[in-house]
Amino acid sequence: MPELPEVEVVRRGLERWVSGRVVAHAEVLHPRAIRRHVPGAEEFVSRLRGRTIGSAERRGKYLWLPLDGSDAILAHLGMSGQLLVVEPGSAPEKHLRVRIGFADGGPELRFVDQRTFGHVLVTAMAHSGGRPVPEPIVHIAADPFEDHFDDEKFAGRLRAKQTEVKRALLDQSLISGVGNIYADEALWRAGLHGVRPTGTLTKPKIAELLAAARQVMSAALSEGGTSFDSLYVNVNGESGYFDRSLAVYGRRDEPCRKCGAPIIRESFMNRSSYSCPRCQPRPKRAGL
DNA sequence: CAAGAGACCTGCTAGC
DNA sequence: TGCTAGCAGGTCTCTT
Repeated sequence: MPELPEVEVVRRGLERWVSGRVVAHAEVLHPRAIRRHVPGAEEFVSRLRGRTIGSAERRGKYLWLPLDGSDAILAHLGMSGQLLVVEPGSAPEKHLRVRIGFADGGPELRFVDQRTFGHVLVTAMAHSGGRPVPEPIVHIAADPFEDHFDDEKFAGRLRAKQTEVKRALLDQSLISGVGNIYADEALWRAGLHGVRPTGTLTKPKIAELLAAARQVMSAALSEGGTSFDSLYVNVNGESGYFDRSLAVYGRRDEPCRKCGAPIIRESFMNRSSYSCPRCQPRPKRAGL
């Protein structure tokens, strides 16, 4: 489940069902799932055996489970990854990639991923953005719900970029956690078209955009996240309901919730962008 | 160095 | 019915 609210739903599930437990065994069923674990599958498995799982953490769309000692299990769900907590004997999911069993004999943790863009690995910890994070994600910026997220610095870096505002929102080294859905929703709330050059945004407008992103992601989290289908679920396999509250994403030809104009879909960065042609007019030219 | 295009996957759906 | 093109919520890597 890709964007910040959906990943946070999973983090909370891991915190509740996995933290504090001792790993008894692990199994890698698809090598691609651990492709970023350089030492390979055998090392991955042996490194987990006997370890105690700590409190689940998240930055943006990355999740990690600290291990006793100083390393952690790091996971990214990619486009279709799921972390599920299921009874050890239950039938393997079609796209089951990694399985972790516990010494208490209770429910096991399964990484299921249809499209295999997600991955898990065991890694050392480092430091970035005001707190300890797994070494492979030191380049990922703080997400807007972290205490260390600096609104002023974000505004400055955003305006300095030679790019368009939606691209910048999706740039995980600038602000993490925002993906295609919530970028579109935040832009709609702020009345901005995604191709607006970042250099033309005023500080108050950037503050408004940031507030919009926080609001829409908070609202989504309180509904359990956004799910259009069974691919995006919590650790117990349940979907969220925020899709009902989306203002633009996936609503082509439906009326804008502010002005009633039909929502349009445009191609941008090889993906879909949805916007209201009246509330979010396309800039006439760079500099406007 | 920064910005943008392409690559990496499977499965579903719409349209012919 | 069956085929194909297009699309899906992400990030990394390579080129310019």
